[in-house]
Amino acid sequence: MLGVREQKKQQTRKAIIDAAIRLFTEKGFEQTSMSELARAAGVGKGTIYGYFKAKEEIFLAYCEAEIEFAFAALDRKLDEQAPLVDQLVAQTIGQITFVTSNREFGRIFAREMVFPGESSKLASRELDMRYLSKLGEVLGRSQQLGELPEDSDPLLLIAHLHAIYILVLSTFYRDDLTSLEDAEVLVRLLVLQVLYGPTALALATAEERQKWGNLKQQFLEQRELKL
Amino acid sequence: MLGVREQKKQQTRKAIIDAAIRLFTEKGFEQTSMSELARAAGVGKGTIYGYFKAKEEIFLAYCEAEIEFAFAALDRKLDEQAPLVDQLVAQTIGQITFVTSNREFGRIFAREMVFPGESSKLASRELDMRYLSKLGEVLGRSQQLGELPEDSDPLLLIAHLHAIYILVLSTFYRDDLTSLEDAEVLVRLLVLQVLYGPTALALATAEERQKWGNLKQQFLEQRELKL
DNA sequence: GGAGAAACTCGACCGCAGTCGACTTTCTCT
DNA sequence: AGAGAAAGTCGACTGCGGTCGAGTTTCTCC
Repeated sequence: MLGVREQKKQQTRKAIIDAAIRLFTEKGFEQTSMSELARAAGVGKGTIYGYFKAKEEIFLAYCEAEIEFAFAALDRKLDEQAPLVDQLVAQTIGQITFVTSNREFGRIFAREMVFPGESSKLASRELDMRYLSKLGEVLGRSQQLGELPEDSDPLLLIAHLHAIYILVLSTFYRDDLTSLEDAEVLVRLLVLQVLYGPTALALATAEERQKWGNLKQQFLEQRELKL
Repeated sequence: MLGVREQKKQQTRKAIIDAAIRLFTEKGFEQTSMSELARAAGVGKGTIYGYFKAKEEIFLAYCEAEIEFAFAALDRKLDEQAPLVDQLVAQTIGQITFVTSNREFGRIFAREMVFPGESSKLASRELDMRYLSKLGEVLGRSQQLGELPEDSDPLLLIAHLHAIYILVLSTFYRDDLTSLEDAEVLVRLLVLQVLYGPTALALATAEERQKWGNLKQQFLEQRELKL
């Protein structure tokens, strides 16, 4: 049986998160002040800091709910019978779609997840466990089906995939990529190479190679760069 | 001949950056307030915002000087005769060394470069041009020497390398990696795979594979994860 | 039951980044 | 040269995230 104290604490915590979900969704993260949040949650401003170390930490708690939902939706769409590459691309693009669906949220989220501050380190680690284990599952299934080379290292593979995910996310915030369609082409080519080696470009369709050619040119022109 | 106006502007700009270099180096970024900076530069606080959109932008200007220096030092150390993999690893690790040499600076820098805000987008693009063209050079030389497969795409390769760089940087800020030595092992394995396919692990030394095994175990234990 | 300790709550308060409009300097054009 | 426009300067001011210590509630133990 929970004491009065513990009960109230959970209640308060929930009130804060609920208020955060409402306000962040309504007005955005930056536009919601801690005083407002406190008022909406029916507590004093200082109280919030007994539950969260910083505003960013509330944001990550807020994200947990959203991510739970998004991942569940993604799971439903993911076809376990599809070729490995397709599954990995779908998962990656799905996440990118979700994260970038709100530009401001996505940037804060990405920053906290990829380069967390001392205060959000733990929360960020918790959050990406879900992601890691998801990739692990997909790869595990695939390994059993013999789709993966025997001698490849699953964790290194996950590292590559994670690296690709972060990179493509970054290209969005740097305006190097602007459409999800373009992102998918890039992700697919990179994943293909990671799975099957640098010559795996040949496995891509002509259309994909064509699109990549355009992307490439656009990128180089924008930077007045040559290779 | 420059007018009085333009002359003063450049003077003021220099004064601000000089003050920033001094103060940021002395006391750190967060610990330096804009008022202090203004006082040190001998201008009003508002004036600074006529030259820089935000504090972060001053930071990136500050970084430009530091990076110039660091890259030059790296260039001198880089052995153009060494095998491609070694050069790429050296370049990547060199950058990581530099960026993480001050934890706080590195985090802010990484955040602004990888997921720039609207105000620092341009500055960040400018900064990584140097990096991109550096990689381009190394790859170009190597391609001429025939070290690279004919049919691989240089820009895709750069994307992979950049992805690896960001990933490993991220692992530092997430406490998954703590020493540069570990980082080097990870970078080397990932680069090997990117250049020569997933089976390229065989090209690593026994010692490297051993170290990777330890890293792997440590990582999985920390997260109570299995693959 | 009650007293003292421990945990929790609160909003006034702090220093901050960034804004604004009154003021000064420089440019431009006759 | 000088007047009016344009550009640049300034620090008081705003609202922010986060702290703090006084006050309140809950727990603990006799």
